[in-house]
Amino acid sequence: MIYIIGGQTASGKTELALEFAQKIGAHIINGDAFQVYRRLDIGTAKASKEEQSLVPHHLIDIVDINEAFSIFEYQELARKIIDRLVAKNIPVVIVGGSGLYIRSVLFDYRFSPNSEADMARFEKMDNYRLHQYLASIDEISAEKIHFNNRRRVLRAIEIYLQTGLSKSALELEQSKQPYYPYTMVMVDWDKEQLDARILERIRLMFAQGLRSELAELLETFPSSSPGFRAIGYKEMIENANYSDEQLIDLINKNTIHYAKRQKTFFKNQFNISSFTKREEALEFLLDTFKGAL
RNA sequence: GGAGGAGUAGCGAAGUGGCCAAACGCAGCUGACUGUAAAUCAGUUCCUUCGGGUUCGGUGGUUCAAAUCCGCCCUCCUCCA
Repeated sequence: MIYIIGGQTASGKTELALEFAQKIGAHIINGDAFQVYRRLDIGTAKASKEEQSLVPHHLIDIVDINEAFSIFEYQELARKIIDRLVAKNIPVVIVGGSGLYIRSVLFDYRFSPNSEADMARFEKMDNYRLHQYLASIDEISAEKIHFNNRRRVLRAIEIYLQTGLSKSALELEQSKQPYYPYTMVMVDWDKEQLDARILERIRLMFAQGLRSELAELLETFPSSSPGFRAIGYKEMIENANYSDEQLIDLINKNTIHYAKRQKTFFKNQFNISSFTKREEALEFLLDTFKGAL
C-alpha cells in the first residue's frame, strides 16, 4: 500500500505529508513536477531543509534548471524507488500536485523510449489539417482530442511516427488496474479559503526573496531553461518591469487557475478521499495504515 | 452658471433603427487530460416549467420595429466661468 497526498497547491500537502510520514516511519517521494529542480526553492514551495531532514525525501532536487525533465523520467525513477522501499518494508508517501505524474506511476502507463521523429512538416500545418491527419492514422484519438489542442494532436502523431502504433492502440494494451495499491487523500478547502492561502503564500515568497532567488539563478542559467516555466518564475521573467504588486496579482491569478485544474484532475482521475480539515485526512491515513498492518 | 463628452451583462469594451439576449477580452463556473502537465485544450455565465419572459443610467415619446432616434431627469469626466 502506498499513501498519496494530492490536491491543490497551498492546500497543506507538505505539512500533512511530513506529519504522517514521521508517524509511520515512511519515506516521502515528491510528486511535483517542479520540485525536482535544484535551487527552485522559494517559488515551488519546497519543504525547507530542516523539514526535509525529518523524513527521507526522494525525487526532490534531482535535476538542474536547464535540464529537461518529463513524466517519462519521473515514472521510471519513482517506480525504482518505490520498489526498493517496498522490498524493505518501508512505507511510501507520495506528495505532490502533478496529477498526471502521479497517475503515470500508479497506473499502467507505458511510454516508449524517445526516438527521433521528424515533425517539421506537421508543425507547418494548421490545426484543422493536422487534426485531419491524425484522424487518418488514429480515428479514436482524433475523436477524443479537440482539433485546437495542437500540442496533443502533435504528440499523438509523434507517437505513431515513433512506434508505428497509434496512441489509442497503445493505450488499449495497458491494464486499467492500478500498478500499485494506493490510498489517496486531499484536503479540499473552500474556494475562498484556498484563494486566501494562495495569496498569502505568494506574498510570503516575495518576502522570502523570490526575486533575488531568480536573479541569482539567471546568472547561471538561460531564461529559457525548462525549470523557469514554473509559475512564479515565468511571470517574473516575462514581465521584468513589473512591480511586486503587479507580479503578485499575476502569479496569484495563474496559481488560482492552476489550482482549479488540479482539483478537477484529482477528483475525477483518482479514487480519492477528500477532507475539509487536515487533521481528518491525517486520521484517515493513520487508520488506513493501521488497518493495513 | 456655460460648452463638450460619457453612462451597455460581474468588470473592461464593441454595437449607433430590424440579422441584438447583445461581438470580443477579462474574471467566474464546469470539464478533458498517457513525454512541455505549475502545461495544453474545450464548454458555459440575465430569468425560464424551454413555449417564452425581462434587459443596454431613469423616465416619457416617435416607429410595424429602439441599446440605437427625440424630450425631460439623474450620475460621472474634461474645458470655460
